[in-house]
Formats: sequence, C-alpha cells, structure tokens
Amino acid sequence: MDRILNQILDACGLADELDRSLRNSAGAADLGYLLASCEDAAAAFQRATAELRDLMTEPSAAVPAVGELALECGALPLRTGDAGSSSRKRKEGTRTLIVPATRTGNPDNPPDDGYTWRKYGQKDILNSRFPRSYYRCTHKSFHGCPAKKQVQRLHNDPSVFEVTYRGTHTCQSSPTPLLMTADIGGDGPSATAPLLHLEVMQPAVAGGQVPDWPGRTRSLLGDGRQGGGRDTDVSVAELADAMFNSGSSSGGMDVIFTARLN
DNA sequence: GGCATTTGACCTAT
DNA sequence: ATAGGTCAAATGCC
Repeated sequence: MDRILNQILDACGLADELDRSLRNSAGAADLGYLLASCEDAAAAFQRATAELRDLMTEPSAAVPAVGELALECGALPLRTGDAGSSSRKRKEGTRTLIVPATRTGNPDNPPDDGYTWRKYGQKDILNSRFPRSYYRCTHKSFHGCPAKKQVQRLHNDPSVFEVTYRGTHTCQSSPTPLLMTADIGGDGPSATAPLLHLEVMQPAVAGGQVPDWPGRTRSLLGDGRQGGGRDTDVSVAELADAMFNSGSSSGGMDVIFTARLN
C-alpha cells in the first residue's frame, strides 16, 4: 500500500509541476511540453490505478470507506483516512476538497463555493494550529436544506483550506447555471478554483445511493461568479474518466481527477 | 429589527 | 475520558 501511495504522490507531483509551469507560462505554454507533461502525469496515475486495482482484487484488500481517502495534490503530503490526527472515522457521505485560499479579497475567508452558508460553530482541533469552522446552508430553516460544510486550514499550509461537505442541497440555490456558463476568455482565473482535486470513493453503499453532489462538478470551475480562466473542465474530466474509469473499475472505486488550466 | 457571527456549554461517538 | 459536532444566548453589523 505504501508503494501505491508513493506512486500516487509521484503522480500528484507531476501534476503539480505541470500546474506551476502553466501558471508561469501565462498561457503561452509549449504544446509539445504540455503533451509530454500530461502524458507523464497520466502514465503515473495509470500505474497507480493498475496497482490499486490489483490490490483490490485481493480478497484481503482493505478498501477505504466513502470519504475516507483524501488525497492532497498541490498541497502534499498525502493524508489518508482521518482528519488531522483524529482517530475518528469520517461519516459516510462526506466529501473533502483541498482548496487554496482566495487570492483576491481576504485570504482568511473560506473559499466561496457558490452556496450561501451560515456559520454555526467553530472548534479548536487537536494537533492543528487552526480552528475548524462549521457551516450549514442558509436555507436550512426555509427549505430544510441539510447541507453542511466544515472548513479548516491545513496545519502545514495555511494558504490551503480543507473543505468537507456533508449532505446535499435541497434548496433552490443550485450552482448548476454557473456550471453551464463556463467563462471562456475572461479576465483571469477564478480565485477559488481547486488547483487539483481528487476524490476517491466507493460506489453507492447498499440501501443508499451516494447522492449526486453539485460541488463535485462545481469544483471544476471554482467560483463561477468571478469568471475568467480558460477552464478545460470537459476535456480534462473526460481525460480523467478515460484514465480512471475506463472499463470495469474492478471493485467499483471511482476516482475523479480534475485539473485547471489558467 | 433582522440576520450573521462568536463563543461557551452541552451532547455524542469512540 | 476525550475530542468532535451542535446548540443557543450574546453580540455586532447593516
């Protein structure tokens, strides 16, 4: 398992390197270099995927539960299974994003994900320099929307937030329209788009589908209201699909890999 | 006045 | 017993 995690880390490193070079190139990246970098990263992820599949075909293989494997790319190192040093397992149906702090406005503010949230608590977390903030959907009282999220700065990288979503929005403030209006040729990248987003999850558990989650796809675009950036959501998502979900996933674990090109 | 945030207390899972 | 999660009163802002 350690070897596989190292492979994933290596792949994340390649993706991170690509991300940095894209930002430095200010849109004038060499196509050949881009192709080579994408291929390298894809190959690295494919190797890790193959190893994971092999591992999962073993009867004794331990498969992480929903939301229990969170990979940080662009904010290494990788962390699995728990939040910080907590021994408590995460509840099922949670999803965690690693999101950079806003580059515009107050960097202390949590990233805007398009929904309106009301803070209902804050808690100091063991072995973490920063408290964890608890939010629920503003429309909870109106629509009974059960969506919640937790926001916490990473202990080793204060410029990055770990955002954990719970529940799904039943209110009307769906971000879907924003998703449908990807801004091509805007005035700059979104300030809150995840640099890199990996989700690893099990398929629907018996007796309950893992609910569709707007934030999953929304994270591809970041905060659409701020516009801008040459998002390559569809193509990259398709690439990720080809990389990870081609054919049987032998065990049903889905991996969603997204990236941004600014 | 209405709404959001803060914060200490309380509840619950491990 | 301890830490994470939630509640609710107090407070602040518009």
